[in-house]
Amino acid sequence: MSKRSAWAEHALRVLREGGYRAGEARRAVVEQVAAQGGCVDAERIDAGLRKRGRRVGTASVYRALGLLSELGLLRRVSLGEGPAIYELVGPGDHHHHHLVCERCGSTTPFEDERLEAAIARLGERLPHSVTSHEVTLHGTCARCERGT
Amino acid sequence: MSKRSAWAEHALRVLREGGYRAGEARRAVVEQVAAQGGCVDAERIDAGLRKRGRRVGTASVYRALGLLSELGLLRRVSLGEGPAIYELVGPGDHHHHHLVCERCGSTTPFEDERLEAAIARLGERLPHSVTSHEVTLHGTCARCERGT
DNA sequence: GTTCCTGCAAAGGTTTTGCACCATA
DNA sequence: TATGGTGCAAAACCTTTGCAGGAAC
Repeated sequence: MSKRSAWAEHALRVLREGGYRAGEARRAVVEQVAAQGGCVDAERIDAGLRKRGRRVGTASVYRALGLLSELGLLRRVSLGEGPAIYELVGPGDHHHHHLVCERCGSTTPFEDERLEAAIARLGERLPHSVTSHEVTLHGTCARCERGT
Repeated sequence: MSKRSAWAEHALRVLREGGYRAGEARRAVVEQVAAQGGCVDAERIDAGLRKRGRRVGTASVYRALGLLSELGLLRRVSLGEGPAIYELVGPGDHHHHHLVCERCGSTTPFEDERLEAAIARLGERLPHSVTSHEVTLHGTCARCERGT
């Protein structure tokens, strides 16, 4: 079973266990999100569904993404301006952050122990209670760096 | 001279040196941004100007903030959803990041050497060329933690 | 059969743009 | 006076909401 369809099954299970029905639109969005993988946004999901001939109302796409996010199946990431971007969260996924390519807009996940350690220590020293953090690196991705 | 009016003078100087005119609206926005300090957004600037009786078109506020940002006098920060937020950048300001309080929405700047070192090392190891980074900590600020 | 989900259309908030007029340098 | 700034209104963009009808359990 691919990692992506595994996410879809996981998501549908969590929905069912949460007492949510798997209606036409919701199911279609889950499958499309799984098919696209990585970082998705409402417009791309909508377009992807239309390309496949599945007519789903735009509002339903937003509602589904919002619900999946509430249930922890997606995580909203702040990578800059523009539409809201969500990332798939699977059962065994690692904590990580993102590199954003300024040229092509692609996002690449990475993880770094030293970075996490620095943030953890920092959190202890601050007068705030820190519950989560987000790190975004901006630059040029390897692919854009090579080609034009 | 206060730090804030120093920023306003600095900004007006950079504008002049860049060949930009100091029209009514532009000057008013610079002064209002300086008066509010910290993190500002278009709507607050607009409201602040209206409260002072300075009638400035909304479009001019957006245009001024955009220009100040281009000139490096403001920095756009990604602290979540909602309107675009800009932070004043003065001539002697240190590189720093932000804590965002989930309860009151306030933002607190902080700097940490170890964090910067970890990011610098990380950047060298990655196949990307990293030109900038952003770290946001989410939690509850000291003030909200104490009171209700 | 009841409840929830869905699609449509309308409205919401934020930001940009076109254009005629006016102020700055 | 030439250039660029400004305000207004309209549009663009992303997202949410109200509501009537239909599907899931």
